[in-house]
Amino acid sequence: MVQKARPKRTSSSQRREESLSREQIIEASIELLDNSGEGGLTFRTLSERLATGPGAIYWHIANKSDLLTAACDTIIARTMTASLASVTTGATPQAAIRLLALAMFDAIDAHPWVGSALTRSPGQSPMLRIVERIGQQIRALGVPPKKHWVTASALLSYILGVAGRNAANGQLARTQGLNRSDLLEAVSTAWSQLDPEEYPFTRSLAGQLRSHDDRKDFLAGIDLILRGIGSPHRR
Amino acid sequence: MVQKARPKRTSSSQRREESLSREQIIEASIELLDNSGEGGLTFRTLSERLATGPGAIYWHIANKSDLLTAACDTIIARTMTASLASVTTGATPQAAIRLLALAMFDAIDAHPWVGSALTRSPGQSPMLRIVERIGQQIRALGVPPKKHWVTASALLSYILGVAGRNAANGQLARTQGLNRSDLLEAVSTAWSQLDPEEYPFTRSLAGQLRSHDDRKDFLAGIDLILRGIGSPHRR
DNA sequence: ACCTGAACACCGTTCAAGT
DNA sequence: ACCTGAACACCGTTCAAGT
Repeated sequence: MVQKARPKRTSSSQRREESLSREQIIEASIELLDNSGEGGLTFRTLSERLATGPGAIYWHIANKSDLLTAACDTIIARTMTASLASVTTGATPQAAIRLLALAMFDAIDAHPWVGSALTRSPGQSPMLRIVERIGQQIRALGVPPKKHWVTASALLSYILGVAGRNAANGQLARTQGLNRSDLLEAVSTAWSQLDPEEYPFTRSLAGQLRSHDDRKDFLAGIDLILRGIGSPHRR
Repeated sequence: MVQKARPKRTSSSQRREESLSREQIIEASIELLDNSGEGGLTFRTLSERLATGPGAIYWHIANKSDLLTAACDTIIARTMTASLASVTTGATPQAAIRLLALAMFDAIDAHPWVGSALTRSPGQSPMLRIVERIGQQIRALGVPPKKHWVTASALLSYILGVAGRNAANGQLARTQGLNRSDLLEAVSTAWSQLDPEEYPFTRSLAGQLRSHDDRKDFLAGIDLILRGIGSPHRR
């Protein structure tokens, strides 16, 4: 159980001098989400943290879904600008895409809730930021304009898929009180004990699962897609 | 608002003759999820549908997450056997993977909640079924054993990514009371009105977004990955 | 062994009333 | 204009009591 640290006001029961801001609310939400997962963000815990009532929050944000997208957008915006800075001039589009993808991976690794938040707000600002950045590199790759959307969409889906899986793994580990390698170990032994008749392949994968590196595998997938983009289409 | 059809017992307030079964519960859950989305599955609505009390359900299933995974597993199991039957003998592994992927796409299209349920139960039975089937084809493709996991993982992530996105789109459309093409139209016009300085690429994509075909694009992504698998690795 | 349904401890959200 | 906090309509889950 987590101790609830009641926020202490410096003085008495005065009214707050500076009014609550949307940014303040979002920042507090991110903190809550990072520290205690998706279940940790509640209008009650949040308002407690902000030393106000639940109703006050509704003056600044529409509802919980809005709050989640806003928090997600803040993280994505930061990630995009950071990854923009990391691309040196003269880098190939492939390299830029790899860096962008890695930045996304690391961001979601640090804030697992972003994974599911992204999926739950299609066509919203966070997604737009990512599409735009991916798209610019796809154009730079020389993909014919007619294929821009399909290509961007494929990369996006893959990234979101990994994001979602990572978020789920993280939450599973948290639920069971395990760290990443303990969880991997547990799943791996479970796989190695599967029925050889029914799950021959999955069984044989247990070893690779145990020792794999999520980040490396993620990048390998990106490379697979990049190679696919570069290869001639034969039917 | 949906009319709640109170289930009518044939006679009086007798005790139910045949006891509730796990399968019955799961089947009713699937129906509820299909008809009214993820929010439609509630222990109260479910027990009403089954003409029993909320507590009764807990005798057969552990909790809501268990129920959701079980419902998801039922759909995936059916999808896997159906797709197995659709692969003609002598088909290439590529063709088999395409068929498998399409079967998954259609299943998730018909049951959007499966998209998020899949993501939320990592390492569980539904995922295992998919991994196994993908894996067997990857082996047939002649991918070197050391790369089995990375390759299967990439395909899986992509499929789950699309699944999640589709589920989200479906739910968004449902929330706003729009059909698919109206939603597409709305998002597309929103994109075409984006700031050209900030979102040049996304803006240019509006047209393609409006007329695109989710299923085709999904398959194009699969083909991209398949081509990547078949291409030599150059660094 | 299985079911009943009230009760518990939560949620997100609203809204009259305050300043 | 912004905040307060009680109240509403829900949840998932538990559990004594029944059959």
